[in-house]
Order: sequence, then structure tokens, then C-alpha cells
Amino acid sequence: MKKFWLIKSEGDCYSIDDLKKDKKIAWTGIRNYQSRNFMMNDMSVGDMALFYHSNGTVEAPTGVYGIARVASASHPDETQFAKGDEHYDPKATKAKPIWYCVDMAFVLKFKNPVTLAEIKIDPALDGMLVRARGSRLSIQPVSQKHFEYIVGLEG
DNA sequence: GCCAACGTTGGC
DNA sequence: GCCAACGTTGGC
Repeated sequence: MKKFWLIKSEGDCYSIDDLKKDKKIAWTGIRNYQSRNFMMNDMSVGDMALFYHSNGTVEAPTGVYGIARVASASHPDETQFAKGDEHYDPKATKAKPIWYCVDMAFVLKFKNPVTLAEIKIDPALDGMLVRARGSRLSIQPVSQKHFEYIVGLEG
């Protein structure tokens, strides 16, 4: 059973254009247990994800910019072992990793982003987690209905 | 840049 | 196991 997700990235940090260029990347750096658990327990290869840019600007507003696909099972996030890396975690060891990630593959980029402002006012998207105030989860489950609706908005 | 909301840490 | 302090996220 295919599932649907929303994955957040700061647009000026790693954007949908970067993923398009890389084709596929390990979705590292998640340091939140709820988000990690989604990747470890609930994601499967082939699941689809809305690619969301947070911390937007007037020129590049916060919102959904494209689609990615889960391209691997979960595996240890290598950045937790990398001393000096901003995501280094001294409590993690190779024998007992703490943080896991999956690989994400590029699917498509929207011609026009579906902005958070649009998502918030659209009655069809009522209940989307990203609408909730203070929603800081960087990996969120999305219903198939909401996923398809947003893809449909983009045309 | 501000600040509210939230998760995590650590003292007790 | 509580809870205050702290750091971070993320919308505005």
C-alpha cells in the first residue's frame, strides 16, 4: 500500500533544483524522533512525497515545489558519525546508530509552487498537518486525497 | 529579525 | 518523573 508524505527542506539549503541535479540523495540530517520513526517504520520504497520548502521569502514563498519518491529502505544516517559535521552526534556509534534516513529520488518539479498561503485557505486541504500552527515536523504523513489534490492544483 | 511553539535536556 | 531552562524551527 503506497503512502504519501511531505518532506521539508529549507529552500536555500537544499532545494528541489538540487534534488533534480542530484537525481537521488540520502535524506540526512533529521534529528527528530518522530520524523525518524516515520522513515524507519512507515516509509516504503515507492512512497511519494511532496517536496516542501520552509523558511520561504517573498520571491520564493514557503510551499510545495515538487515531488520526490522514496528510493530506499531506511539506513543509518552517516552524518551522525562525522565529527565536525553540523549533524554529528557524539552519542551515536556504528554499532548503535541513533539516526536513520531513506534515499529520496527526484520525480518532478512543479511549474508553479503551491504556496503555504494557498494550502491554508483551501477548504479541500483542511486537516493537513502543515496547516497546523507550530507544526515543526520535518517529515509528515499526507493523505492520498490531499496529495493528489495538490498535484492537481499544479496542473 | 522577531517571537511563539515545540522538543530536548538536566537538575532535583 | 516532574518541570524549568534552553535551543531550534519556521511563519511572518
